[in-house]
Amino acid sequence: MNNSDSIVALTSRLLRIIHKHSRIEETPIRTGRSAGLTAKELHSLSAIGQQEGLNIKSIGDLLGVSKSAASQMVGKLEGKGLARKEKAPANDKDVLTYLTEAGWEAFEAHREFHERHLRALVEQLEEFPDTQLAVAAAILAVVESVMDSRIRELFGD
Amino acid sequence: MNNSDSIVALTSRLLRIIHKHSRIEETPIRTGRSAGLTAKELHSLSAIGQQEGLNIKSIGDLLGVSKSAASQMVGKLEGKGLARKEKAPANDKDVLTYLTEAGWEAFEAHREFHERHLRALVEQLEEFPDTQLAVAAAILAVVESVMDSRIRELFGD
DNA sequence: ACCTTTTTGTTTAGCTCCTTTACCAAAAGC
DNA sequence: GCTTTTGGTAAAGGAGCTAAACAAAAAGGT
Repeated sequence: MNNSDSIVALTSRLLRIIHKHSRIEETPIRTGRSAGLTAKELHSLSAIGQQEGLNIKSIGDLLGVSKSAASQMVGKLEGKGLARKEKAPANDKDVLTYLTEAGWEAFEAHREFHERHLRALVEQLEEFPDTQLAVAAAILAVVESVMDSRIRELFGD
Repeated sequence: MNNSDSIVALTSRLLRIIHKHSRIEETPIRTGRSAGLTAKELHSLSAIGQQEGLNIKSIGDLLGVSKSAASQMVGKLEGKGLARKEKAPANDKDVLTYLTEAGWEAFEAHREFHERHLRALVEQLEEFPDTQLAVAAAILAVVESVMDSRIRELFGD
């Protein structure tokens, strides 16, 4: 009569996936032989590497933290020899962020870690026919839209 | 020829959902008129409420933190009048944790917040036929299994 | 029964990451 | 030209965690 069992199965599965992802992502044993980087450091490093030449403020926006937090974080990465700050050529105010050689090494190691993880997943997903994958994506799109409205509700419109 | 587009759509959708969930979950404006509780406090409170009478160590295990952190957290909740500690009747060592009346109020408010969130989602999902929901759940099951093996890889076997 | 080891809880010190506040300098807007 | 906005930094402090040190109770071996 109803599909509530399927819905419960789906949502609880999704919740477990979310929690397990946090657990994987937050584990400090992190990637790469290059150094003992915390998850946050690595995350910041990725933000810098993904789009070099952003100023401190933009890095903060990208990471969802204050400009102060971004400044501290970039300073820390600079202290570890992984990032580099440079005055913007166009003006005397902005400070642009880049990765050093060592920074790129860590970036690559991290990217590969994720890539490897993703590849295992992709291999499994290839077993499913395209139509089924599309259905799943459509359903997840609905999930995302519900979350979007919740976020809008929480952080002003 | 290949379904790699569908796979990319699916995985990136999933990643966005995970990140948005974190954002919702971690926002400190949290639920209930009862008090200004942080996400961690609420999370700990839920752990106590979900299975009253656990000792400090078990609460820590449930939350994935050290017994020290659990002790501090329960102490904090006790200080706010939300939790209560009691010596175990069976021995003189364990300290069992319970919620107070105020604690239950906060617990309920939080549960309702989640419930409301979930209800909005369920309403949307009811539009899909059962078979499609089952397909999505099966695909997510694969995702979870890949994560499980990653977790096993990270934290001993 | 006695001694050792394990288990449980607390406290303390210190770490990471964050925010808020204050402040300075550069840029942008009238 | 003066005011406001924007970008960066620094200081102070809070939340939450861990590790280490400690004490007391329980469990175990002999």
